[in-house]
Amino acid sequence: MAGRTRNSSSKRATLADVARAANVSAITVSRVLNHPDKVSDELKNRVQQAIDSLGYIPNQSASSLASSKSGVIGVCIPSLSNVVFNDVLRGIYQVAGEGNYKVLLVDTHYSPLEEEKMVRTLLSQSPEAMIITGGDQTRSCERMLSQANIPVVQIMETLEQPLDMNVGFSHYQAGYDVAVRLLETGCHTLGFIGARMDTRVQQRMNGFMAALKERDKLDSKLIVTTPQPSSIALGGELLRSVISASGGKVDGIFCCNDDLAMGALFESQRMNIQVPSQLALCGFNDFEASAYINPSLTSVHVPRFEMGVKAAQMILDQLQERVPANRQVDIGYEIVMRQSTAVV
Amino acid sequence: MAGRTRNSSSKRATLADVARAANVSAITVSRVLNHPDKVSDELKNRVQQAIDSLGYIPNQSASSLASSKSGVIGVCIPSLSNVVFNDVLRGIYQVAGEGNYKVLLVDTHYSPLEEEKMVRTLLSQSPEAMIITGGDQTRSCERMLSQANIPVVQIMETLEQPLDMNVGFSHYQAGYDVAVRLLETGCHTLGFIGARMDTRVQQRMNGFMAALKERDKLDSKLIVTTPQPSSIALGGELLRSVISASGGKVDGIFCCNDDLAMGALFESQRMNIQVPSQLALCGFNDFEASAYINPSLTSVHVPRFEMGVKAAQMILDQLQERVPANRQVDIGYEIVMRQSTAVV
DNA sequence: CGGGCTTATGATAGCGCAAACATTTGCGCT
DNA sequence: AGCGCAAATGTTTGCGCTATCATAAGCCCG
Repeated sequence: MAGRTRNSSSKRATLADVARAANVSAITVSRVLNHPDKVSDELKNRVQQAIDSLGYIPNQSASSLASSKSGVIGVCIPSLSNVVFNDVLRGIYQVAGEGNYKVLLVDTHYSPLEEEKMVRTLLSQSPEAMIITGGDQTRSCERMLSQANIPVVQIMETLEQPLDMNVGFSHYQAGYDVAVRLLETGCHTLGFIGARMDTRVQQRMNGFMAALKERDKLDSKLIVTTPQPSSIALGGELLRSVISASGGKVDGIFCCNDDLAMGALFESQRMNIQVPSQLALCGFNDFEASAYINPSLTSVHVPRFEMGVKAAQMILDQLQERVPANRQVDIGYEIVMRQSTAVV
Repeated sequence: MAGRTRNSSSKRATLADVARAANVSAITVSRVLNHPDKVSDELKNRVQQAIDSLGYIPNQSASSLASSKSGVIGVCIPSLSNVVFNDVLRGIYQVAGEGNYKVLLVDTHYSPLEEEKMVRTLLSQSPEAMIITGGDQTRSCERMLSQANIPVVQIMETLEQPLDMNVGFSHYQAGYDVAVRLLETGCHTLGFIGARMDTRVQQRMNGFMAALKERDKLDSKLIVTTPQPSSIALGGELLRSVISASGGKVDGIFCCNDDLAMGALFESQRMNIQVPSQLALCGFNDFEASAYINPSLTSVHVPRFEMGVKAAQMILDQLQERVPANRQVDIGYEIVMRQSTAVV
């Protein structure tokens, strides 16, 4: 292969080659592959033998062009490094695979402009459906998507006005609920640390702040954010910021995700701050490790895998003309109270 | 879109539509898109306007068919859930994106048979190159790959006989080195816990065992493995197995990855076993958390992102006829000694 | 000032496949 | 026997694009 001069003489076999070898017409070979029930067993065997002996592999480009069916589902996620999307992807891949769809995955790096570019790239592959993250598309991106005239599912958050279909949950409400729960456990001075600050993190923060404000407990000095990407290391840094901003008075922190929360937890240990007696910590996303570290981490559990599955299922339903029951699904979340927050 | 009856009247604009609107020939539009330097500025503008106003998006299937260039790189990884591949993928996506290649990603679930199926699927998309994990392909998969006559890079491990190109490192040697280092820190009774037991984990185990055997320190009762997928929870379970198999005598454990190692560490804490004074722990892969947990986790650091970058670069070199310097690259690894093992 | 350039544009053909329609075959039934 | 129909197979055409070759227009130079 590549290293040697490539063997360009023996080209890839085509339908016609197979047809010739099996002494049938090309369309019969096509039928053996795509509608095997419409071909007699005898021909099916002959054709299959020819396929095997020639090592024939269909040319999907030609097939797509002729049938206008690409078998591709385009997926846009904002980050390949964010583990959160792994589970969602697994769900999507599982259902897509079962339905014989391929997944074309792109990474938008949390940028609507890059997303627009990527959507254009995806659309040029004539996907039969698209899954995109969130509702923060550019105008021109929205236009492309609607002109494409294919099912589109926006995932990760519930949207007021979805482009088409939608699976997610309310990050605002989740943030709100976390504030309430932390107050219930006896916290008086609550802070928030957030990184990246994409729209969903902002909504969690907004919900959290709203709950505090309603109760006259909001001190915006204790809301510390940075556009940097999340990391455990950053969690430690932000913890220090909040503590110093509060003059050491903060006794509960909502971390916008479990990475930050773990970083904050580890840093607390180094600073000899007792969790939860001196400081309560709550994360978001509920990674596996959160349940096992000591103290275990209170977090907001989100059914990510199920979200991916659901999104893909809605698409398959749509593509197979089974109209899905719902065009918008709230997949929910659950605050899992663990040792990093006090028992009520 | 999907929900309403789809607007099938206004079909997607084609090259010909754009050509008509701009009053030029189709091929000129094609040139504006693919060889803009061969078109005068005036026509370029006219065509670009037509493209914009029609919202034209090229049909990649037609383009692939006509030019036999798909712009696709196929990538096979064994698991979407294993975080290890995230970093590799990031590297691949970064370089592929810069070279204007799309990535078609499939998950083989650690099964050579499924891999064969997936490779067939990928090849039907006429990828211009492939990146696959490891060297454990079926015969027929190897045949397909070599007939495809495209650059292929096998990643994650160094291979004796790569199909084409190869980027990785020796898992055997890494396992061997871990054993040596653990012995150097004063361990006497070493165990191994492993999950999934794919070929690379096996090689790490084999290297580890070989080093022990050479020194007459191998007790195979202390080698505990399971085909189940890795998890933190499983790490705890396997730790208990090794401890009981050793009658409590084991004083150092090599965990096949950091998930298991963390599980073992957390479980040790619960069992009131002091790490590292009573039990040394070493993981593999060096996740971010490993450096931050208390005690921090000794692990084997692998440049995964760089591996992905390198693999993609070798492919681009190949595709652009720049012959790459090396057809096989050992990307190396580094044992990072932390608090979960004793200081020498 | 005309032969031989390069540069800009166009006409034609065909990539490999499947949709649509056409043909053939076989069979049941009257 | 012959009609009607379904099942099995074939022929033709075109999907949207680019490679290839053809043409037209400018331009250099002796």
